[in-house]
Parts: sequence; structure tokens; C-alpha cells
Amino acid sequence: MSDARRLEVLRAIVEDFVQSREPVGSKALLDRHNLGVSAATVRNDMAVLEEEGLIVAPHTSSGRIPTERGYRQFVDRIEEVRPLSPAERRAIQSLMEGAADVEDVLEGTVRLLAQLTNQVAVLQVPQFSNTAVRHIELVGLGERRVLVVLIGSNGKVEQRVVHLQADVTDEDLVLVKTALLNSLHGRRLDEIAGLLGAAVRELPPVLQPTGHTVAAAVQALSEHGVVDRVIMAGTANLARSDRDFALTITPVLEALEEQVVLLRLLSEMELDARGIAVKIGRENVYDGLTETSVVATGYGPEQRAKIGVLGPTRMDYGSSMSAVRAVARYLSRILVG
Amino acid sequence: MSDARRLEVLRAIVEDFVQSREPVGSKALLDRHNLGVSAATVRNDMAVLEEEGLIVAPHTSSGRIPTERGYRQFVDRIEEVRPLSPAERRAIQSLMEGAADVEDVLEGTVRLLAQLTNQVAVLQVPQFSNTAVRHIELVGLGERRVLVVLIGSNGKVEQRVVHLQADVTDEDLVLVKTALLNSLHGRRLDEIAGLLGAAVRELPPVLQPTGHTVAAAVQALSEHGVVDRVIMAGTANLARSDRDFALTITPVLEALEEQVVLLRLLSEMELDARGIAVKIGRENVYDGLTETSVVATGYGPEQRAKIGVLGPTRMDYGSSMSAVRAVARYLSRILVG
DNA sequence: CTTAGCACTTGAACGTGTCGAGTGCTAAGC
DNA sequence: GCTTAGCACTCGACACGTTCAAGTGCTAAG
Repeated sequence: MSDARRLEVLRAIVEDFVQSREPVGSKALLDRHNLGVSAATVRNDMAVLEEEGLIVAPHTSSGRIPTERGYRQFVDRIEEVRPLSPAERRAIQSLMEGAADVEDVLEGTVRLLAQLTNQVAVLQVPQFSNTAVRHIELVGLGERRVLVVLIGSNGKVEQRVVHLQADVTDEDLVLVKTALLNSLHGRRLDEIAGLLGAAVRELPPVLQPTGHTVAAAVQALSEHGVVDRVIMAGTANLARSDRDFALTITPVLEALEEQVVLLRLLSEMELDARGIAVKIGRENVYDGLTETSVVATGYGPEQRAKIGVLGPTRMDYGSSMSAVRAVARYLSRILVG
Repeated sequence: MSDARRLEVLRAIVEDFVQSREPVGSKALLDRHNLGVSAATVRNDMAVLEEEGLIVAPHTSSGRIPTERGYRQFVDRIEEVRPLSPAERRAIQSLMEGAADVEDVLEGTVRLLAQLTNQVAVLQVPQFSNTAVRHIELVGLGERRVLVVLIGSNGKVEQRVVHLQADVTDEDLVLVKTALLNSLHGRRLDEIAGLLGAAVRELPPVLQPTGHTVAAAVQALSEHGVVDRVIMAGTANLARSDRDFALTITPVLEALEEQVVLLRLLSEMELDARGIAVKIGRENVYDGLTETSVVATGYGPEQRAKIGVLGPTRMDYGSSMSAVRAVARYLSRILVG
């Protein structure tokens, strides 16, 4: 009982099903794939795969369709990333040339990705709110604990408790606070990261560690205030993709309208060794997205921002992965250049 | 043959059909409306309405459904605008209170409208691009014609030929150009309207008419560069609204993704005496929207910007019209206050 | 002008029979 | 011990015929 062949059978089933959207049986499989064995053997393999929970038969005596676990197996085993076709390269090229400003590039990229994959494309844009620092307050809580409060010009208040490595007096705290305020007051949240270091350096040496700890907290808080934006394209592809999926569309569209949900979803995705993240069906905990899959990767500096596509669980993961990756690379290159 | 009753029958048919989504027959109509006549009479009226092209029967011996012309008749005859329910008022109230900044208000408004009408809500936001004036060039073409070129800091070039009332020398043109450039260079496009007058006034009296003409052209060109924005909500309602409409959804979603199309659509809508504009089915020339209707009105200063809802031709025009109007009024009030 | 009655049409719903694709199992073969 | 051919069985899809309810147009009477 060859383990390798069984996985090959799984692969074939997934591929066929993704294309035909119909349960695939043993004979049909042989017609389209050169497995080198007979239908009966394939049936045996299928039985095992079904026991393992990788495929199921919708009803007795119908072909099998992959389960979510089946897709997962399949996706995890994709190694070679299919290179883009010349036509696809050309599309990306022309996008680069028509690039007027950053916003145009981003929107163009999303559209392009949606078109390439025939799915919904989403792009997370790190957004630096133009709120400024109005006030910083440090409150000693005893036992080396300090409450750091950051008040923004939009009235939002962020706070956090930090633990210091050394004892400090209230006067010390005032010093630190003043130093920070001097260099940060009125600055925009996205600017302060670069200013904190200098501010701390101006403190007397004894207070440097304390300053560092507090500065780190301020930095973290400022990032809290940043609400990213989402650019989206290709929602029409949702309806196009599938007859019955068209009826399941409502909750998906609802979820897509909730930017917050989308942002959470994207930021939760952790890139694997291949630099890609895939969430399949119920791996998405959000209601309404339990029958969709998301393929995403990072772009830009540190790959922090995400770009990806979203579609029905029965999507062409291979193509999606390569398209997403390729587009992300080009995007990174454009943004740097 | 009472003309009034026939229109009453039409009204009843539209109302029933909008609610049930099924062709409505003579008997069914009597059950739900107190018309005071028998089924046979209604049938006679229906026959006439059909001749007039206001209703059709999908197949022999099935009820009638309104045609687009039928809807149009119906809409044009809606007089009384249904007042909002207390629940709806409350929703709007709470929106006003939670208003943090303008952007929030606008987004909240759109969501609210989508929720109230169970349809797609769209809002046109006049957007002043923050492109600045980089250069202005005047090229004499002879015969009192001058080419006015406006170059923006985003690299976009707008041009137009104007006819002057008097002969001018090239030196005169240089004077005008310099005057304009002096006061406009570096200014944002949305600022220049207020500055043109002063610039022209600084010219020698003989050149004032020429200056005015050129200034008007510059003004027009600058408005060209303004691209409004669209805020949208409730696309999920499209899918929810209707079984078979769900299959027609694709082109609609596509159209909605084309902001340009939407903006054109909205700005083409002209408010009628009631302060509302309705486009029904093919009255929308854009592909993909030929089976949808749009109900819109203006808001804000001069009602220039538009807000409205979009849904299947068989929508509840009465509710949509009152909701759109009410929401637009509240929005105007908030924005002013 | 309205109304009751009637013959007619037609889509939807339902039941039936056939067909093809697919399965599991068993026994034989390499 | 795995693979394969063969066979009986299952079940959805499809085509077809029947029935049913809703609706219509028309005619003749009020």
C-alpha cells in the first residue's frame, strides 16, 4: 500500500474537483490522470483517504470531494510555485508603468490580483492616523510598576502598566515624562518611533533604562492607535464563481464590509516557511467566512502588511498562491523603487 | 371606464408584486385590496393597462407584473412621503450622537441608509484633490484664440481653448500668465476659485476682460481635476434580496466597483419637483445596471452631492424614497451644525 | 359599465421509469 | 501481500406524463 500514491490520488481529486466542481469518481480520475493503476486500486486508496477524513462521499455511490483537512494536506504539500505566464507578467508590467501615485499603485495592484485569480483580492494598507500626541502621563504604582498613559489629539486614551528594572522616585518619573513630552508633544503618532531614541538619550545615564522601558511602552501604545485600511477588489467574482456559492454569498459580503473583521483576519495570518499563509474554511473563525479560504502573504518592509485573495473553499490554491506571491513581490519592488 | 380606478389597480399590482415577487392575478388582488369591484372588472382594467404597456403577463394565464413604464407611472404618482417610524428616528438620533468626525458621520449615514432600506446605499463625497498648481501656460493661437494649459503637481495636464473678445499681443498673454501664476502657483486646486478674482483685478484695466476669460477657463480646468469619492454600504443586501436576482448580481457588483460609473450615474440624476430622482431599469444606460433602479437625492450645501440607494427594479420605491430623503435631511443638518 | 360563469392555458408539483456513474466486496492473479 | 477484474447494488439526474391551482379572455346577462 503505497503511501505516496495515496497522496497522489488526493492531489488528483482536489485538482479535478476544483476544476469541475463535481464529486470525482475512480474512473473519471483515471481518464484525466496517469496514475498507472486500475480503478479498483484507486477505489481502495479512496476508502483509506476517506477513513483518514481527507475526502468524503456526499452520498453513497457518488464520487468523493475533499474535506477541509484534505485541502489542508494538499496545500501543505504544494512545493513548486508555478511561475507566472507571459500574459500575467505583461499585465504587471503595464501596471508598473501606469503608476501615478502610491494610491494608484495599490488600487491597481488589488484589481490586478483580483483579475488574475478571479477572486476577491484584499490589501491591507498600514495607515498612520494623523492624530498627534497631546499628552503623556506616568503614574507610579509602587513596586517598580508604572502606568503609562498616552493621550492623542483625537481624544483617544491608551494605557499600559510597565515593570521597571530599578527603583525610581516620583521626581525621576517627572523627568522622564518631561523629556518625552518635550520631543513628542504635537508630533504625529507615526513620527514618534524615530524620536523616542533621541529623547531617551537626553536623560541622565541612571534613568536611561527606565526611559527605555517607558519609551517602548509609548511606542507600543502609539501603534495601537494605528488603524489600518483595506483596499478590496473583485467582489463580483464571488457571485461569478459558482452557482450554489452565489447563494452563500450574503454572509461573505457582510464580512467583507466589516473592515475590522478583515483586518483582524489578515493580521492573524502567519506566514509559513514558503512565505505564504493559507486559511481554509473553518480555520477562519469568523462567521460568514467559514466556507471561504484565504491565501495571503506579506509585502513591503518586513512583510508587515498583507495582501491576499479570498474565495470559496474549493479554490485553485496552487494558482492563487503563486499569483499572490508574485504580485506581492512586484508590489514590494515598486514601493521601494 | 374609470381612469382613476385603473391607476389604483396599477398601484395595487406594483405594491403586491414588490412584496410577493410573484405575478399578481385579478383574484389575489381583490383579497388584499379593497377595490370595491369584482375580479372580472379588474381583469378588464388589467387588459387596458397591458395595452398601455404598463404591465405584462409573463405567460398566458399568469398574473401580471409591472413593466418599467409601469413602475415609472407608479413612482411619478407617489405624493405623500411616508414619515419615518420612531425606530428609524431613534437610529438616526444615535448616529448623530456617536459622530466623531465627518468621515465617521458619512460612513455611519451610508450604513444606516443601507440598513433602513435593505439595499445598497451610496454616497457621493465631493473630494478636493490635494494637488497643487505647478504651472499655467497660455499659448496664442491667432484669431483671438488662446490655449490655456494647467499643470498639476500630480503631473496631470488639463487644457482648453478659449476665445477672447479683444485682440491681445503675446506680451499681454505673458502679463496675464504671470499675474495668475503669482497668486496661484503652489495653491491647491480647491483653493484657486477664491483667488482668481483678486489675481485678475491686479491686471491693467485693458486686460481685465481677457483675464476674466482665461481665469474662467482655469477655474473650469481645476474642477476637472476634482474626482469625487463614493462611500458604499450594504452590498450584501443585493444577494439577500432575491433568489433569482442573486444570479444577476455579478454585473451589478462589477458596476459598483467602478467608482467612475457610479459617480457619473449619480451626477446625472436630476432632482424632480419633490427633490428626488429615480432611475428605473434601463433608464440607467450603464451595462450591468439595466435591471436595477436608483433612488437618490441631494444633500449638503446646494444639494450638490448625492446620496441614494440602489436595488432591483422591483424595489419598494415608496419606502426607499422616504428613507433616502429623511436620511439626506438629517445628514445635511449634521454637516451644517 | 359591471358582473357571473365557463372553457381554456399553463407553470408548478409530483410520481414513475430509465440510465449512468459510482461504490464495496469477493475471488483470482502477479 | 498488493492489485485487478467482475458483479450486484445504490442513488442522483433526467425525461415524461399526470394532476392541480391560478389565471385569463370571452360572452351573455344585469
